[in-house]
Amino acid sequence: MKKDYFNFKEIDQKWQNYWEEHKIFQRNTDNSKKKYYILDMFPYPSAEGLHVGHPEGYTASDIVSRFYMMKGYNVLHPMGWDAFGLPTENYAIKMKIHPREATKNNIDNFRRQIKRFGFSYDWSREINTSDPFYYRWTQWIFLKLYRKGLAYVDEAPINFCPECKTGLANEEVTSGKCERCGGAIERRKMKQWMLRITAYADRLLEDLDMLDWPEKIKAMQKHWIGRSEGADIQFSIKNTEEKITVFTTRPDTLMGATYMVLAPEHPLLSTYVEGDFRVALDKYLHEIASKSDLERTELSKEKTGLYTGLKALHPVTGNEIPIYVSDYVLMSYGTGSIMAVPAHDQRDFDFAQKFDLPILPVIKPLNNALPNDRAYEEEGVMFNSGIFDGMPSEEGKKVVVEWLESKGKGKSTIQYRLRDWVFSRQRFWGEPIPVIHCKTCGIVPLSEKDLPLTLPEVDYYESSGTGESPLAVLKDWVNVQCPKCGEPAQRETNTMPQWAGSCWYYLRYIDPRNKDAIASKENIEYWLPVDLYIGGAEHAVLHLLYARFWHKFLYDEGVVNTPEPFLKLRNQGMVLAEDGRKMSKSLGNVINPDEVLDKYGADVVRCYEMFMGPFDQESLWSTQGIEGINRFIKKVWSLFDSKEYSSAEPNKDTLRIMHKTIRKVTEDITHFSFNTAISALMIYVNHLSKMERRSKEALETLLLLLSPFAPHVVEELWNDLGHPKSILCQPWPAFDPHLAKDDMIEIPIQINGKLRERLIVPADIGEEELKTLVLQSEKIQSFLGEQGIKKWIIVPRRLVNMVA
RNA sequence: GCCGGAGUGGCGGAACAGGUAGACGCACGGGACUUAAAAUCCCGCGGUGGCAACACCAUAUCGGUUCGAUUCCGAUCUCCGGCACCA
Repeated sequence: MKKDYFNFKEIDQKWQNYWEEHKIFQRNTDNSKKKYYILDMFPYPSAEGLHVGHPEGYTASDIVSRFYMMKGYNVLHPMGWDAFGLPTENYAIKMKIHPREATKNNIDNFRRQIKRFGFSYDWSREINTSDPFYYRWTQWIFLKLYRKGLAYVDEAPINFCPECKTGLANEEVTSGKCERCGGAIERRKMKQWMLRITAYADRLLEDLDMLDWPEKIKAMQKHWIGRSEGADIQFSIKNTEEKITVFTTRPDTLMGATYMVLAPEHPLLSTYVEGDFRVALDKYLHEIASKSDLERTELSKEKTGLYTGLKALHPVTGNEIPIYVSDYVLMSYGTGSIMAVPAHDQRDFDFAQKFDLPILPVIKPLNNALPNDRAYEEEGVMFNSGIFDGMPSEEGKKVVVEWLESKGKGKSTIQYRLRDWVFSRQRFWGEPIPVIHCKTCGIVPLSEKDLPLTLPEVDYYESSGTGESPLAVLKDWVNVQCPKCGEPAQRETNTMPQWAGSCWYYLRYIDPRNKDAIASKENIEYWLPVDLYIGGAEHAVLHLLYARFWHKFLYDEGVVNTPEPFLKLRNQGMVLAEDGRKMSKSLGNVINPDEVLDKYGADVVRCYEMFMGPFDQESLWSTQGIEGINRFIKKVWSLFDSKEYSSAEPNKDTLRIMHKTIRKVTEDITHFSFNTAISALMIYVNHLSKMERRSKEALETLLLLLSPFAPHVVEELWNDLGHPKSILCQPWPAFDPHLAKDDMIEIPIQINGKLRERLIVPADIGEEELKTLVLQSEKIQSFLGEQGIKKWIIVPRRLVNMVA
């Protein structure tokens, strides 16, 4: 057998066909085998095609999948398309085609590109979130949420992106800018579908503890949920029956409350503010409304607001304190109103200074003096606080609340930073929300048998940009009879956000063609939860939070059997361009996967993606670096070139390196250190390439270890060695610690921690023997000179250090 | 501002229950093969000094703990990511 050229195009195709024909990656529920569910975050198929960053995660998941297959697991490894979404819709409008057509083209291109890598996906389970057969179940979940009161309509100011012409969720806004297009966000008061994710805030927080996720992601979710313990305190408004409830985390500072502030949207304002105050208030509200969120953020240093003419009564002293309005108080957090304690809260301090309000300190530091140019926000001892004087502030928090509770003026509570999820989008290319609005019956949900509610047929359309959904103008579709009373009624014209379909897709993969249920009980029992989930960190508080919310809801509904969807999560780092910047069309530094595949073949690209650097860190693409991997694969190929194999056992050296490599590669795959696994394989290959006659066993072991990384070349060489069946049917090689042990080892000899000599000694040398050898060394003698040795430090097998 | 993470050769990066710093690869230099080139193979490759053996310096900076620190502790600087009036 002699092969002197390496035709990767032929080989890639040959083995991809082989795997497909033999259904190597198709899975069935098999209770006799342990399952392992490995999931990639499915891609959004954009018109640009695959990015060179996508295959990094996919290659890693593929390596782990093949590894677990060889370890004897029943591995589920599916792929599909997150196919609804704005960019495709905008692209379709531009091209004057239907988004469905654009989506289909994009998917076909993505699938073609992904398939070129030879990933071990079970393509028989492919799903597409924009397929009515799929989104029927997205709508089904929505109706369940609605029935439980977790989906509701609310009219509130929300984030609106004029560029994308739609409302957004909080999670989609970064520093006042649209997460997708980068444009400035406006606030618009709109009727919106909301999902009550806040009802799950505590569980979403607590259950993070049971997950093997990067700490960074967990921290981001914790912070996003933002649990704060504190108290609700009631202040009555003078000359009315009305009470204002405030939330505070510092009830110990209650006695320092010298005024109150209401959010501009606070409902009490329109009822009680009168006369000139009312005129000024309306003017202020108008000013705020014209400001974008971004402007409000930028101007945050300068506080604005005004006095309402109203006074509140302090719940302890009964003193009158003025009530102000300011946009530094947010209607969407807590109760939309605060007690202002300028001495102990910097924001209140800034406001008090600007409006010349009294600043009354009630907490003093233990040692230092109180600052007078800023608020003192730390703990201390209460003073100026009547009956509470002398109490440490930590204790005061409890005692003040207890006192208030006994008078019926307050109670301890918990607030979350998390807001309910703005769930409707004023766009066409999304799941229709399956409800009907009737004048007499109100909101009427569709019945389950009427699902899926499909999008209307149109050739193409223009987006109105008024903030109204494009569906609203399609009268034939919108106007229906109320299912309850039969009177004329209208369909809901908003659609669901892109996140809806991705909230539960992992669940559909396990039973994707089921017509009667979201997935069969049997399949749910066997396959859930996802054991390993791989994708980018950018979804930390978007997809990953939303999906956990839906999963917990489905758990409560008895649909799924686990409290969490994704047990283990690993994030891949971004692949940057050679110049260290993000790859982008405008910079002209994008590496096209098709081009590198044409030039090097799947195995080289796969290995290079893994070799670039640690999986979870950013890495730079290098057109020279990939050449090194190309040489490596060629070198592997040439090991099988011409030389005769020996059927004898590998020699001792080879055996030792072989077993070290088995250990290293096995450990590194487990720990996601794919770069060092490849490095270990390189060392092994370098060793083998120096030998005249190579043992067949040593070569076979190499192929087994390399197979998850470079499956096409390996299958070809494995086949050439006379094995008719795929290497995936082989067990993963076993590591023997005895064979990996060195006979002789090099030991560094130090004097006072400085390296002076290296000795090669038997690995199992005794301490006394070692000391003798060390003292015999001329170099050591010359360094020691007249000095005696005060202390020996001997770390077996590692080093000798003498303190002189 | 607050919360994370990271600073190691010309470059990507190894090594951290504290124990030979720079594995592996790229680039570069020298050599072999070749009419020549490519490919391949061999040798060298942190810095300074030295013909050399070798010595000294070196893991962002400054300190500390230790026989011994890239690894642990404290302070500082820089970069990246997240949050951003959340009461």
